[in-house]
Amino acid sequence: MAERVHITTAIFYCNAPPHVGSAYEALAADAFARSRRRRLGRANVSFLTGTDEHGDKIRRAAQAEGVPPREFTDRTSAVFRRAWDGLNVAYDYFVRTTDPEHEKFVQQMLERSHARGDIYFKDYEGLYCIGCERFYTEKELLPGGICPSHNRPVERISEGNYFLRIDKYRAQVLEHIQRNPDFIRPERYRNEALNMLAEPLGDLCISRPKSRLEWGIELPFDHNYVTYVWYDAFWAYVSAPASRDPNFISEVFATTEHFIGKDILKTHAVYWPPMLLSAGLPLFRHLDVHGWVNFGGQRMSKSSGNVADPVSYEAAFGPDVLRYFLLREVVYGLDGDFSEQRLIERYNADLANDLGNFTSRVLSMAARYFGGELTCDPVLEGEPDDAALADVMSGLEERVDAQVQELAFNRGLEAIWQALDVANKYIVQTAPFTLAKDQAKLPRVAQILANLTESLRVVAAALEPFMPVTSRRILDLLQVDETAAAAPYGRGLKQGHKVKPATPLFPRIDRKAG
RNA sequence: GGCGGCGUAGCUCAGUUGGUUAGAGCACGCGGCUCAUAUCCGCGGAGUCGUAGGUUCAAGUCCUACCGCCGCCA
Repeated sequence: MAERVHITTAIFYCNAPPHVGSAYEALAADAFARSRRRRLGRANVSFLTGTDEHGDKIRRAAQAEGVPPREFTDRTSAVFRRAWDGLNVAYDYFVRTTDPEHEKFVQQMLERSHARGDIYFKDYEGLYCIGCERFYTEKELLPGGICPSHNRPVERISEGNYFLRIDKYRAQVLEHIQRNPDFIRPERYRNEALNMLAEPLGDLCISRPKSRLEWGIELPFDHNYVTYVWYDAFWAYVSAPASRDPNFISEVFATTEHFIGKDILKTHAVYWPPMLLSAGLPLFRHLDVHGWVNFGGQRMSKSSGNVADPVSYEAAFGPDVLRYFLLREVVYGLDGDFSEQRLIERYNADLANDLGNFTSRVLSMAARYFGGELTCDPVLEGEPDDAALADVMSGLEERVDAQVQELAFNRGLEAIWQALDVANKYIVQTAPFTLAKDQAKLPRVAQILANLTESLRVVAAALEPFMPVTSRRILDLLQVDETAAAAPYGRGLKQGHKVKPATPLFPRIDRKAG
């Protein structure tokens, strides 16, 4: 059977619009998905994202605007969808937890766990934070009964609720993590997860009484309750593909790559695996945990008013620029920093000077000396300069792909830029513009330009997962279709091929950050 | 309080299992080229590798303590 992979971002809670941090996760997952599609074929990769739309916070946000929750999330979910479309996040599934097929699926999973005896009813009294939508123990609270993340008092609530047996599966999950060293990566987060699982866990409250909250999925075995939003949301990773492909759960789900932020490590490492096991599903393949994207050195937050809107950067600097910046600058797994100043520096140094200018000089010479036509095939051996160029261009995409699979997006891009460096040096070394002054040397000039054009093709192809629009633009200038774009170095462009004249891809930005 | 991470050139960071004069990019200075988006290529300066000890023939790289920043758990 063909190798398959299922890739997910977190399901975004849509009570506020996406910021650069949520965009980063979508972009990293998208680059990963695109890279996998190039290797495994489009049909063997599914990439899922979406919005989390139930729960108290959504209900309250809707109430504040005087609209029904569904109307509210119709609008806010669409904002996410448009943002991802604008950033060229090529998802296969955009799941909304209010989709009927999702709701039905969640109820099926509840039935499965219920039938297995993993769900029980218990009267419960506890300290509840509305902001967090969860109960706290005394020890977790700040003095005076203050919620540590919302900095406001919790409420004492007494009610009966349904619980899922989490601790029952703790040993099994622990063992799985120990036996699969890269199950949670990077490793630092694996260690944290092992820590969390080292001691007995409380079971997970998975219901809310309708008397308190109606905005959720009704429990199939008790009409007086809805499902707790966290339980509901996890299944968004599975519901849509499982509804459409009967073999998804048995054959595909185990290949899942979950891209998540470090803030939800605990829920994904501790609660999600028991939920799966209890419902009779296998575990996913990897939990791929990333850090924060700060803004000018500060944590992005609504209260400090420094929330960067990803779509505005797309509009201001052009397609792919935010993608390039985040994937090049942020080390996956560590916190990164976003600033317009840095963005412009990267833009000028890497995109305008290295990539854009290289494209421009190659196509200009091709047009000037040969009317845009290749008059010979590129060569792998040739002269020492040619061989050095071929050496770095051959297998470039494979080297990049290997980095992407390790989530080292920055290193993948570095590898492409190393190839660009060699290509720029090659022009200086061989000086085709000097040789062209001598009629007798035109055949050598033709050879050099064939090699350079071919190099540009390989670079454009390798760039696709990170910068799909730019990749397409370069390939259009080269008049290359998808099939030719995928060919190894030396086997793509042929004698007689014609390319278009140069057009600037990334005009320099001569201003300071505003 | 427990566990863990980080602290290397002005900035952002690489530095495998300890081993020749500690590296890259950006920024800066000088030189070269002119195909190209004042771009490209070459050269250059600068770091007591957080502090203090220790192990070793040899430590940024291992051990201990301390300082600073951060995370997770309680």
